[in-house]
Amino acid sequence: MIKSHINNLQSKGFRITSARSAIINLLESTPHPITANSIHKLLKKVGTDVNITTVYREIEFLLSQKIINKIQLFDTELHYEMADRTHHHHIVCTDCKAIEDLKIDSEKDLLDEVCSDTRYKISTHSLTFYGVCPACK
Amino acid sequence: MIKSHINNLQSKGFRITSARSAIINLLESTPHPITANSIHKLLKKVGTDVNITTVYREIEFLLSQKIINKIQLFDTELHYEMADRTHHHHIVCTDCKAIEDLKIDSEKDLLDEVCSDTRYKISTHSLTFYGVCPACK
DNA sequence: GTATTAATGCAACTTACTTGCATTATAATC
DNA sequence: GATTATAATGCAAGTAAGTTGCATTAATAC
Ligand SMILES: [Mn+2]
Ligand SMILES: [Mn+2]
Ligand SMILES: [Zn+2]
Ligand SMILES: [Zn+2]
Repeated sequence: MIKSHINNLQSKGFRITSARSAIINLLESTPHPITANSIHKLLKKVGTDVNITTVYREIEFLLSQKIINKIQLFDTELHYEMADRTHHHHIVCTDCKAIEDLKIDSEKDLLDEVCSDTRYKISTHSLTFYGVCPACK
Repeated sequence: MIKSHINNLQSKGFRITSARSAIINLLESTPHPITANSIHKLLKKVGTDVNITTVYREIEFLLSQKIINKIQLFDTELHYEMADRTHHHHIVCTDCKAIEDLKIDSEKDLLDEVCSDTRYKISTHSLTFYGVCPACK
């Protein structure tokens, strides 16, 4: 039996507030990265009307616990998604701004090439595609 | 004989100001993307003490003329580099913040895969590696 | 040299996010 | 269930990067 994030946090001694569980639930049920502002608005819709500062602070906390990942797109706002999903990247519609997950098979070759070509100790990478989605074409 | 950016802009009827030519010269001689703030400081050092607003406006102009590219790294500030360099990506040292160009041969396979896997009309992509550079290891 | 208007400087504004501090609420202990 | 310690919260103020309005300056055409 796998432990939920909430149970995990609780057993680590962190308090389970309504904001905390609502944000985790929201991100778990959202299949694409979302911004602090969207989190704030969506929480309000669900009846968890928490201050935007609390949203930012909770994001900081969930990042520190490695429960979520920060995603920098070609946008003014940062996006966040659950960290326990399998490694993937994103494709963004420049028209309707939709963000979709993207699994890339040939990625390994790329990483191998960069690792052998540079003298860097590579820790992460970011790969995002931009274009027009089927609906907007 | 190939026309310089300055000559090109002049023949298109744009004025050649000291800020304009200094920024083009600076970006041409900088082998990595730099921020508006760095441009501002470096211009001052060279004796072209222009207002930061002018730097931002000149960046807008050079972007609109497709003379420079905007680069979004995992950072609070945007970076810019000359657009006439051959297609490449970047590797960033998470320690000393150095940014280096990165040419990737296996990139074509990646693009082909994404093009055939998605129904998107892809226009651009962004690919950046993060790690520790040889000097910082 | 004069005229036209692109480019500039400065101040004020905006947006995304952060910080300080007084208050509230979670959860452990009694 | 009440008491307590302190994590989490709300609100106001602050910050940093970038933008905008407007009066002034300067590049180029004539
Ligand atoms: Mn995703
Ligand atoms: Mn480059
Ligand atoms: Zn779309
Ligand atoms: Zn380094």
